[in-house]
Amino acid sequence: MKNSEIKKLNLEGHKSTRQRQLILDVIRSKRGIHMTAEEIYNYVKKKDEKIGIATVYRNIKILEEEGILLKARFKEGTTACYELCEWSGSHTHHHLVCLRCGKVSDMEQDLLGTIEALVADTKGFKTTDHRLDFYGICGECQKETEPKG
Amino acid sequence: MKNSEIKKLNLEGHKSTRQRQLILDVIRSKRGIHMTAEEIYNYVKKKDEKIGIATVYRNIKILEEEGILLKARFKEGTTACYELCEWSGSHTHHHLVCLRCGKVSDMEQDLLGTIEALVADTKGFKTTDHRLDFYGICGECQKETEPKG
DNA sequence: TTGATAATGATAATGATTATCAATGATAGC
DNA sequence: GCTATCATTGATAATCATTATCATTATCAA
Repeated sequence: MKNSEIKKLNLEGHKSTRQRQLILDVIRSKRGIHMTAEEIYNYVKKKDEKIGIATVYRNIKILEEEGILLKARFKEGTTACYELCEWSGSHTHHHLVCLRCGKVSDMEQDLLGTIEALVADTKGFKTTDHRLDFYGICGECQKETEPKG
Repeated sequence: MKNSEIKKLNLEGHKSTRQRQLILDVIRSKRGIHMTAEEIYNYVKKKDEKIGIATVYRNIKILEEEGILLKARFKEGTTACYELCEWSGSHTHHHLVCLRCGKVSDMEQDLLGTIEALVADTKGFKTTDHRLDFYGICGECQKETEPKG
């Protein structure tokens, strides 16, 4: 991670504002953690009491469009989560959603190459993108032998 | 399909109402088609001008809980879609979402057995459920050589 | 420094879904 | 068949995450 290189925000066609920088700082400092817009808002607020939630939403959207943030919604009816897009350029990674503790981790590899070929063969469907989430119990939670204390 | 058997709605702990029956009739008559709550509402309205959309939402929820309907949302920011759950008991089928015509078809087989094993091995994550959607161009749309007319 | 214009913060609007509540309908027991 | 009970309905208000609006402020190239 060339820290000097990513330290400064410089998006094509977007001005560099204090608020935008703060939002990106929070997201970077929470590497590997999936946050809702409101959670990001609360973290940023610690650095800038005056920031508005609309600004957070606006910047999240821009960062998403720029491929810096990845959006995901893990359960129906819940709020969208965001994470730093570590594998920039490739959207092909998967989520492991723990149903006990709620933690969401990532499976970096793309596992669907052969399956997409099968879909093409049997259905004539030409896949250009996909979404794959796994729901289950994460390693940590499995260690707790008593499911509910 | 034992039509006589499924013709009559008889849900455990739920009364059989005209509205509920009409909603289920619509869903059954649109086998293989994914509909939003509002689309279902509009179809049912043709048979019962007085029905309210809240009734549709309420019954969709019940049918979903009973495993008769399957809910899916295919793109961020879009409305939830419902389909008749043909493979009752097994939630393990996948969606093929055409990015050109918007049609959503199903891939009946569960393709993830070995992948889940890999997830368990590399991440120690015990999968109990999953969700897999493919986005791309369906067979019909591929036949149209000119992408945009 | 200045002018053009993008970004901000406050807040209203949106839109899908849920909750509320009085009126109605279904059904078991008589 | 009648009635009492209680789920269901329809109308509509409420909710809640997200967007749009708009006057004000900040950024940045010239």
